[in-house]
Amino acid sequence: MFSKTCEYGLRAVIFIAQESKIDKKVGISTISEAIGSPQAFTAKVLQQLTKHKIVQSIKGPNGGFFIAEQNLKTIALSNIVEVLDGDNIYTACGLGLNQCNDKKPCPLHFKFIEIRNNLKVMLETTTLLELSLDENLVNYFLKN
Amino acid sequence: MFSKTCEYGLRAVIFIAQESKIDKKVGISTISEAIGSPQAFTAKVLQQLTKHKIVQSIKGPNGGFFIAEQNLKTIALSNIVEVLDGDNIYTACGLGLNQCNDKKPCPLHFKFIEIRNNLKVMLETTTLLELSLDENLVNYFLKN
DNA sequence: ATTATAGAGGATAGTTTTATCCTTTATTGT
DNA sequence: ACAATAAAGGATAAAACTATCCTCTATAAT
Repeated sequence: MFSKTCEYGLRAVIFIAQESKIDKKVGISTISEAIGSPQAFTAKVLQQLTKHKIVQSIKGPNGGFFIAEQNLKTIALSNIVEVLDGDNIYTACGLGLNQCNDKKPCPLHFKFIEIRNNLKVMLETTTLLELSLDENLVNYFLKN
Repeated sequence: MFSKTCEYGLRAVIFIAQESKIDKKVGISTISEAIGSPQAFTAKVLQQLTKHKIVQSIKGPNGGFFIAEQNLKTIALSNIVEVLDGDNIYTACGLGLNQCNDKKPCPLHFKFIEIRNNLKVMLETTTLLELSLDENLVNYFLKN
C-alpha cells in the first residue's frame, strides 16, 4: 500500500507525536529503535518531513525531533503520506491509466473511487493528537 | 496500489475476457497494443497467468490467449491480484508491521481493516464476466 | 575556545522492479 | 518434411527503491 519510506515515516511521526505529547524530544537512534527501522534511512525520511514542517528538529546536545502541541491537532496522516508518497494513492487509477477519470473511466473506475475515498477520509480524519492520546498508547505497538 | 505487473495483468485479462466473450483469441502484440503496455513485459505477465490457469494459451499460427466461457463466471479480479501481487494488499499491515494483528494491533490496525476489506470484497465480487458484458464495453477504455 | 552531541546532506551500494532481447518449443498450413 | 507463426523461457539491462557511510553544520556544556 505505502512505500517503505512512507511506512517508516508514519511510524516515526506517530512515535514522535506520542513523545511530544509528554513534552519529550527524541533523537534518531531512539526513534529507529522504537519503531524498528534502519537508522540512516529513517533519518533521511525525517529530513523530508522536517523540510515540510511535519516535524521540527533541533541540532546539537539535547536536540532531537518533536512536534509542537498545536500541530498535533492539525496534522493528519494524509499530510505525511502526501509528502512521502504523493497523492497517487488517492488519485491514481487502479489499473495505472493516466487519463482515467469520471468522463473517461476505465472499467473499474467507479469501483475504485469508493475504495480510495474511504482511505482518503480515514487518513485525513486521523490526527496525530488522536494517535497520541493516553488510552491508545497502552494497547498499540509500532515495532516489528 | 498495485505493481505495474499487476496493472498490466489486470488490463490484459480484462481485454482477453472481452475478446473471449465474442469467441476471439488474441495474440500478445494485439493485447499490448490494446492496453498500451510493453509487449515483452506483458508476455511475461501472461506467462504467469497461464501457469496459474487464469488464461489459456495456444502456440503457433492462429494461436493466442483466451479464457474459456465457463471461467469468465468464476474468475474474479482477486484471483489475478493474488497471482501477481500476492495477498499482501489484503493482509499486510498498513504500517509495515509483520506481527500486527487483532490481538496485537498497530495504532491504525482497526482503521485499515475496514479499508482493506472494502477492497477485498470489491475484487472478489467483480468477475470477468461482468467486465465483458456488452453494456460495459462501449464506455470504458483500457489504454493510456 | 574546545569538545561532544545530534541533525543535515552528499555520495555510494545493494536490492527489487520494470523492461528488453534472443533462443527454444509447439503448432499450423503448404 | 518445411516454412511460418506464436507462446515459453533464459539472459541481461535499465530504473526505482531501499539502505548505509561519511562529512558538514549547528548547538550546548565545560
